Amino acid sequence: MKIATFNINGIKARIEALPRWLEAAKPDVVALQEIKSVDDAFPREMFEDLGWRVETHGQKSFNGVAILSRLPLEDVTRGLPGDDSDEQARWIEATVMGDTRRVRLCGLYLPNGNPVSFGADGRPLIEGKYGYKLGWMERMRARAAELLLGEEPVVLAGDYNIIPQAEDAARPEAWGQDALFLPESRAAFRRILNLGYTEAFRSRVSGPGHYSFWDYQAGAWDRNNGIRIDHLLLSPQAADLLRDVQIDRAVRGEDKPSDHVPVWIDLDA
DNA sequence: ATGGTTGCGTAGCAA
Repeated sequence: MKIATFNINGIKARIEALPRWLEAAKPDVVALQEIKSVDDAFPREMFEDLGWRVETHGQKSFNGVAILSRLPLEDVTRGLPGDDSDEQARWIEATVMGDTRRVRLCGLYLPNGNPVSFGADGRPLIEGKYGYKLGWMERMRARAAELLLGEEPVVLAGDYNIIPQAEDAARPEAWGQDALFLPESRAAFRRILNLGYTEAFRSRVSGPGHYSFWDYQAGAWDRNNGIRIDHLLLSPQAADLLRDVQIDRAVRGEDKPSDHVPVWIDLDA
């Protein structure tokens, strides 16, 4: 079962590039982020005609997540539990019916968290957009812990807006004050990992130079000034099934690309 | 330090 995550930065803008990648990469399931569309405006029929099951959780102009699948989906839920007042569309879950195993897939678009304000002591103030990010991550931790109780394969796939380690940025010194790399952000990410999840990419690949996002600005792609912020976290039962993990780096160099590229795993399921 | 780009939607915010 090939499962991918891909922040497409707008479904309308990626109406050619996304089907092109789907045809070339042939994933079984894809978690999409930043569809930037309400459900009714998502080109559902176009993807259904190409053989995809389509589940969206959209929002006007911003955010929005979706799951495309060749395999049957069951028990689809939308929204991250823990705050009924949260109106941002950043979380969707579905059970993917593989040939041999069922996999619970969570597609997520974790808040960016910038800009960050700092106190006189130089520490970040936990308020505003940064407070929302850390609060959202605590809610995600609670849901991730709950999912482990089922002792089944679980995959948490998406744009985490977290640079886990310095080696995950071409220029880590440029990110010291940024919500994607602040110690508090990385600690919140580690708290999820420390529940017992495995970060798929780092379980197989070590060392610097592996990125999933290059800014549109200042020639970041041409300079390979990237960061690795798109991740797949695996429950122990999913980690046991891991066959392969890859970043589809070349997609960033194609026509009208997203600023992110797909990251995928292959599970024996 | 500044400016650099793209998307959505048609101004200005988000990233």
